Amino acid sequence: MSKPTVHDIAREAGVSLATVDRVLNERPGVRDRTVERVRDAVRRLGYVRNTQAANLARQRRYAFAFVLPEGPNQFVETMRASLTETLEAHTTELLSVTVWPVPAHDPHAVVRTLVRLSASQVDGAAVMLPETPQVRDAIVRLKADGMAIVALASDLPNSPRDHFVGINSHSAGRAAASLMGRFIGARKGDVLVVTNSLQARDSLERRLGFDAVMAAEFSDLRALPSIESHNDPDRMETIVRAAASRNPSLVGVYSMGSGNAPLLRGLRRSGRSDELTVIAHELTSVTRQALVAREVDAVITQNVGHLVRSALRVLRARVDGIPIFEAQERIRTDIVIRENLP
Amino acid sequence: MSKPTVHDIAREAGVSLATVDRVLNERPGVRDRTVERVRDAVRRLGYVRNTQAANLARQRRYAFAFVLPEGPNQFVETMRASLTETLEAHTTELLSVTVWPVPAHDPHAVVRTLVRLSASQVDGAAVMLPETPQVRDAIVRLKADGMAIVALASDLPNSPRDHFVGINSHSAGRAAASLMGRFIGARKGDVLVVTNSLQARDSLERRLGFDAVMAAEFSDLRALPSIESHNDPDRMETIVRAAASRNPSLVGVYSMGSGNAPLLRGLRRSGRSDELTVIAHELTSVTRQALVAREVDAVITQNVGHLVRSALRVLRARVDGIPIFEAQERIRTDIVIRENLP
DNA sequence: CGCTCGTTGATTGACGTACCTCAGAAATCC
DNA sequence: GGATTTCTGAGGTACGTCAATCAACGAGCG
Repeated sequence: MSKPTVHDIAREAGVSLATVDRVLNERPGVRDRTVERVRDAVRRLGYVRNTQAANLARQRRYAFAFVLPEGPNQFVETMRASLTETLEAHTTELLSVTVWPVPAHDPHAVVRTLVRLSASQVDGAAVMLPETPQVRDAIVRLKADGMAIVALASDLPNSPRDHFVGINSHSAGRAAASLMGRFIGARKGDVLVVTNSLQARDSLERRLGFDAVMAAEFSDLRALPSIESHNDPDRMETIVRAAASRNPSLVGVYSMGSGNAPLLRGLRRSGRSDELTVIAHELTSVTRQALVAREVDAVITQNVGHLVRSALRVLRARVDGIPIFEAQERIRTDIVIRENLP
Repeated sequence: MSKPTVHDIAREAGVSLATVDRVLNERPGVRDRTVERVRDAVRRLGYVRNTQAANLARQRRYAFAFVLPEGPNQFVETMRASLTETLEAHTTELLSVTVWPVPAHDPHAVVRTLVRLSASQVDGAAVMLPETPQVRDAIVRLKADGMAIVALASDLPNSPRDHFVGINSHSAGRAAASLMGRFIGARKGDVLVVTNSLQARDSLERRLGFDAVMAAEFSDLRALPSIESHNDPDRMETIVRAAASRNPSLVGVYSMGSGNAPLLRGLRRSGRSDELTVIAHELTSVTRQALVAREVDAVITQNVGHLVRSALRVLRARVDGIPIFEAQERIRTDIVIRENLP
């Protein structure tokens, strides 16, 4: 009734423990025929390696790196906090994580960091970076070194990452559009769309999803061309304030990226905050307060704790060479309004 | 730099391994003063027991029971499926779970099941039941037997359960009301509120949350008195159809419980499906299809996979006597619309 | 004094796996 | 056929913990 062990495999295959061990751990020195015999026995008995015992025996410690954009960014801050909290709660699991801040907008600095990373003794990394050709090449090298790589929050679809942990930006944009349209209701008017930069692939994809739904379902609304603040808070505030003041037919604001604090300041200063439907991304202390204060109507987000835990689980699974449980690692696109604030 | 082990504790406390073991596992035969010495050493070194090694040594297998309402119920079906899937993915963890279906509406049958449960060799149970005095007493007995108990989806606030795994019904109701009000927009009218039974505490709490927000924020809408179908599909269909046909000022329908399939049939037959804003609870195959078909505008739900995994984690933590990681076990109130369907 | 009891130490054998060594068998080459 | 290489087996140690046994010590008791 109990689970088969390596001993059972050895007996079933008619070989010794040492041979079973060599086959299971893909060590050399076993004839092909014998390898097959052992593999057969494994299949017949339905043997699954006891990862706990294996890790105990091999004294495995997982060393992971989180490569995150540096600089003031509410979302990244939230993620760092969540990471710290998660690690504190799981001190028992032999897991050491270092955070590597990088100036994400500087491709050379990013690559330098990734090169340092490959030199360090790290088993895997979760990276949150825009995908440039340089980054892609660096990831290729890291993978070649045998490192496990997951893309965090922002995908690297053309790099050989093992997994993407995050939500689909396109459907996030669609959800934002749907709520925007429904919240605005029967009124006609313009919707201001703001972001830091359309270079970021997630902003771009959100915009595409947003436009698709707006065009298909809310023909009374006109989504204005994206305005980019280029990570400049003052610029963000000014742009938003001016747009809100000058355009009387403005009925909604869609904030696709970070910089929600200056955006909200701009809206407040314009004096039109109350009459506008505002939808933003990522639940941070800023957007949370704005929801409570009714300055933001809905936030499209992903649970940061889930993101961090999922990244860690996936990295561990890769290192252990075991499959991941898809259903658990699928990150949902969360809609947060005042009433379901976690 | 590596983690301290029992050996380190023994050395630090100046006692033998055997004594450390006795203290850690709270076995008798150690003087209070010595116990303190060992505890001190544990604190000083920051020792945490290696659960993996412990489980390996003690050959612990977790036997858990899920007590779920029997009978056709989309939500319970979804949960069973998710449970099966989770167990298959985690065959490696020595975990055996049995499902105990009960006729939830029959207090005596429920108690009989719980009594059988206490006789069986089960370490813990996740129960999804309405809280009656009999259930409360049965839970008291199970706890007294040393069983770990979590309330699943529907809380048992007056029973000594170890934990509640699920969302806050009150805020779920609030979220439903907020979306209802905003989706309906400027129009005035009535909102039909339907459930199986207001006896179920979650339906009741949802209603309270719903009414609170409706009254405070959407004074143009009138939430009608709850209509109960008492688990009768035909009744549900008839009620809804009649209400939709006869009340021309109806603008929305709020479904607080299960029975969404007959509800939707009733709406379809009334011919007014398109013009009504419909909000329901729990994402199942029925509500999912209805979202896609635009028959339902939003679903307030909890991720069933998360529910199941959380219940299992909490039960395991209770049995192991280790604290749970609150942040991970907090179940979010999910808002699902067509665009963010998982 | 001998006895029991409470407390502690010392030691051992699991649990399931990894990893190492050494010896010997089998296959391959010349 | 012998030498060499390639496989394979047997066995041990370790990982950190649990659980059990046996021995030993001292205090307290009658």
